[in-house]
Amino acid sequence: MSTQTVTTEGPRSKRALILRAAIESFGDDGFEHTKWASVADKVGIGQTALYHYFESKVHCLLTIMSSELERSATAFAAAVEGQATPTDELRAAVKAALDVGPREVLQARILQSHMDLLASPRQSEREEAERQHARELVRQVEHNWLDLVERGIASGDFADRDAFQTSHMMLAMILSVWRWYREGGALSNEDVREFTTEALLRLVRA
Amino acid sequence: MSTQTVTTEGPRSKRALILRAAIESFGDDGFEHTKWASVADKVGIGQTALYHYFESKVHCLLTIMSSELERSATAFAAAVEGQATPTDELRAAVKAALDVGPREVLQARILQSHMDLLASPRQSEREEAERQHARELVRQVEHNWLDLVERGIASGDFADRDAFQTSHMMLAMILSVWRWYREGGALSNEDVREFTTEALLRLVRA
DNA sequence: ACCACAGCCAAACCTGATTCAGTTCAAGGA
DNA sequence: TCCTTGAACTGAATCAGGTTTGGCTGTGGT
Repeated sequence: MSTQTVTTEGPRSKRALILRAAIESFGDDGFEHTKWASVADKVGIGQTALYHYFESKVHCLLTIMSSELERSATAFAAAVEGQATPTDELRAAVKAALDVGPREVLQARILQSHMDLLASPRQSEREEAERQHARELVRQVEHNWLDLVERGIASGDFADRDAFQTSHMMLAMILSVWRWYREGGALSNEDVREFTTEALLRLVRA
Repeated sequence: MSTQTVTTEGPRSKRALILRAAIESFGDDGFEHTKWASVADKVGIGQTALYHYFESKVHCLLTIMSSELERSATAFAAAVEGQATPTDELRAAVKAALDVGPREVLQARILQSHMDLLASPRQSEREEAERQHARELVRQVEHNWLDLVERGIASGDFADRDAFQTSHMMLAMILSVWRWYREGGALSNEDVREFTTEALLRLVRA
């Protein structure tokens, strides 16, 4: 789709380690609150070594956001694939969106918290490229849901209401989970998925 | 409730002007992206004069967030007051939440984008106080909606489902509007309110 | 007439991200 | 083996912005 960094990582590359550490730090302590240098410490390299892999702290953040968006876009496609009805597609899509491991939860939170970063252009080349990429993926994800809603309306499974607002609202309902959900809390992931699915169906059902 | 700054503004105070300018800048360009000094410029004072009114840039942000939360909490209370049924209360509450001017829209966006700031403690005295205040108000708002849902369930107007998840979801649905809504766009504020109200009712109705 | 204090400023300061000017090391020829 | 190349890395500056300091000014209250 887009000419993305397919820079086949060298064997000694710490890029993945850095991303992992950054996700933990950004997710647990917040992006602005975590010192870029502390990420370096966590990985066991000097602060400036980070710049070998990422152009800046923000560039790293954008990379994390893109990666999460990518995951969520492809997971949607895979889940929906081959479902019989829009209702089944919806069930599958919700499962795909919410049935994720702890690292993805962090990534989802990071993504949500910094969505506004995608709004304004970046100075630097690579950052701007990554931003554009992320924006494209956002559009992709929104489009996925919009499409699903429209399919549902067309088939008569869903009530005929404004698809744009509906899809945005569905996305918000799903993502809102990460605001309060905590692993090992009163509600299991399973519980939440169940509740969310039913809520969404109540929203769209004809 | 809390011993808040009731520091009866002096007549020459530029506090309100600063807040207004900050809301515009933070809202349009984003908090991290706007230079604190540029807010001073906008108001027509030197950068350090800002510190006469706010302890820090973050303190100003927290103040804006608190103010928005305060508005939203009291608006809810006022709207719900004297409604006959939970359904009517819900209608009134949605109207109160969404029928706001452009400045409040900006504030709402600012609030949402920096909710995570409320999670971790602040170093400085006044910032921490303001943070606590904001947290209290968040609890207040969440409680308002939770209560409404529980009243609705008790009266039989709303279906008997998990009130916690329901109320959080409702809040998310309402606040999600600010992500895409733009004054003068295809959909009027009226349209959006109508759609949102119906969506919420579909969600909770017995 | 005087004082206290809100309101303001220029210059110094500090923190944390970023750049500079290299050094190390492993792999692939010659 | 020796040499070259480029990925991986580093300590020491640099830079940008927010914050602190110390002091000046003008106004309202007594």
